[in-house]
Amino acid sequence: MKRQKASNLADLSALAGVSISTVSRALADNPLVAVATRDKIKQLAREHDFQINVAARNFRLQRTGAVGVILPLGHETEQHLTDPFFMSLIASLADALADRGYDLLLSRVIPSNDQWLKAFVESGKVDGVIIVGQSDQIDVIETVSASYAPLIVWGASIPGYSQLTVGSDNFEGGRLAAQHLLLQGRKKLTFVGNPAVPEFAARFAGFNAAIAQAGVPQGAVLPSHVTAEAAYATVRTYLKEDGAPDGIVAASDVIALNALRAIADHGLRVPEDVAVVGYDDVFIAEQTTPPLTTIRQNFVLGAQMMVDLLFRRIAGEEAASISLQPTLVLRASA
Amino acid sequence: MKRQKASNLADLSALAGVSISTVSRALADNPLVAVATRDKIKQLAREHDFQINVAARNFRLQRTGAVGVILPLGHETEQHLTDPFFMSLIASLADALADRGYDLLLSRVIPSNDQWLKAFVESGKVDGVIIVGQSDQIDVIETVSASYAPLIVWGASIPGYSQLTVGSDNFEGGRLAAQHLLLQGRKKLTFVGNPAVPEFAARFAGFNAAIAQAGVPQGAVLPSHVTAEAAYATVRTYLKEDGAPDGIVAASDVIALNALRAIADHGLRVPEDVAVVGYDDVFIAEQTTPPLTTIRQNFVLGAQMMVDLLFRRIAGEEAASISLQPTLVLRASA
DNA sequence: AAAAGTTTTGCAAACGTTTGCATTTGATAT
DNA sequence: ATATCAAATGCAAACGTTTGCAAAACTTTT
Repeated sequence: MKRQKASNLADLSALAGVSISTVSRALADNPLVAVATRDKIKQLAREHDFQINVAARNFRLQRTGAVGVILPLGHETEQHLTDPFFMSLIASLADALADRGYDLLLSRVIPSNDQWLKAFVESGKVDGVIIVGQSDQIDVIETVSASYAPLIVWGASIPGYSQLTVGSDNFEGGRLAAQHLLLQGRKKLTFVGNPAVPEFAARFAGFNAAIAQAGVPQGAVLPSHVTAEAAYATVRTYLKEDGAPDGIVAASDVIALNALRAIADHGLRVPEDVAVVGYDDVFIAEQTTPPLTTIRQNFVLGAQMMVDLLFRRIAGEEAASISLQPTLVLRASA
Repeated sequence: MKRQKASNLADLSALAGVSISTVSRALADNPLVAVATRDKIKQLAREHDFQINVAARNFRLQRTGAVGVILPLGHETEQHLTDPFFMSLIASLADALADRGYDLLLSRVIPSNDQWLKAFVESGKVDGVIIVGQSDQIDVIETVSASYAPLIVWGASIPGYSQLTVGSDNFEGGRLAAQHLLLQGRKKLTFVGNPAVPEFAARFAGFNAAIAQAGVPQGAVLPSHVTAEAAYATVRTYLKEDGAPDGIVAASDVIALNALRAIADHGLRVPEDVAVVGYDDVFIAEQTTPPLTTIRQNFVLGAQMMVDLLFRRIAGEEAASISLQPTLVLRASA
């Protein structure tokens, strides 16, 4: 009876015999209310297990307490979802946001027109937006970001665009991968991945730069789609028709995984005949046969950086894009 | 000038020369307002690209427009996040919720005390909760679900518990996997997976049932942890010390993947020497070497069922737990 | 004992909607 | 012209908070 639940400040104020304002201030530990009163009210709140109405509070404060995380699925409708890298990034984002008392509002978008982002931003559902992967929506993002500050993008920082990005240095990553193979004396390299995707384009550029510097013949490119089946088939056909290279740089671990399988099915050995370097270092990379040498992206750090930047923007401060250094993880495949 | 943004109903009502109520009703297509007025207001809203304040609306309607999706990380702090199965389930949930105009609020919880779910539910941030995987929190969930209807759990329906669950029939899945191996004439089977996890316990039970029915010697169990490294090491040691079985049923594809690697490193062939059946049919299952024969869980359907059930509960209707039939997907590993 | 100052509390407005009810407007019947 | 009825619109309250400002309750100083 005495312990029935208090569901709002009014209930609690009646119980305590004080005004609603006092209760509100007491719970916020406002020194304006006497310590004795404060303690009494807090005690009462505990006894009647009072939980403040977050929606009402956020409404009054004109904020939402949530950050939208959007996965635009432009190029590859299927890819992003299942890619462990994105999952890990999202998990880390959830943690980083939770640390600041914010919630993560997950939204998948299959862009049908160029209004989707504008509509989302203006709906007032979130205090800020994090976009994971530019996909083919870089111009839409650019337009909105011109007038909406709290918007951070995971992806490539592209000259001429002012959107605030966090991403690993894809050029450097591609360079590292190719360099590693070249230092082993490999001479005929192939890049597998679709350069229409901005991130992949930069990786391919780095790959080319390393080759140019080493003075070996120019590398080939297999513009494979990201989906599993496509990558396998592309590599398989390539090996059959064009002969095997002695080194492959894959634009992602998922592609690399399929390259491994295609090479094995073609009757060649990894790394003896063909060395393979992946990209991302997703959790399955160390569980492939053989375990994958790959370029690691630090998603925990990346997520923290994005959230940092976002809150700086929400606070109205300036902030600049961040590029993280990728590292080479040595395993058995190269 | 004429095109400046209208940010609330008041702005719009001033522009239209009508009251706020009329604007509200017009935008909701309420037949109470004259068609001409309705059209005029809607036109105006478009011109000044008006976006209704969702937070205010939800507040007034005493709802939040969001459903919380919680991943409790009890047994295996690392596992859930990166498991492609969960990712796929979450993606499907996001879609199913979006279809109903709801948002998905993602929350990872590492249970520190038994109040976490109660606090979340009472915070008023969501209209309903979907819990993905019972982990070791089944009792906490049971307690809360007794007094909070809109709560659905992905996981095992366990006798004696009344929480509303959607899950695949894990017993049947385990039985199917073992049966498949037995029908090939395999006689010495091993189950790899920790039976302390409720889902895995049911799979193990099904595994045992198939063996009992076939009348072959009882199978062994390797209570491996779900993490990749642990599974590899466990299987590797087992092969060395106890000799190889001719068939392995893994509690998940991730475990199976590592079993494949351990068997290969031990110098045996899959499926000739040891056949391996996985569980889940995550997207990498068809990309392993050899591709994995596995028990498929239909997560798209599962997600839809969960959302259906949830909204039925939100509407105050009755609903019963659902068990989905798993199917055997034949590939090369068994 | 009154004045002045300080600490503590309460009143009421505001955030942007939706909606029950009252009111106005216009049409039709007397 | 007046009464009746239907259709269209507006008024005002409510959702549960936070907070500027006014008021009340004490304390200290004169």
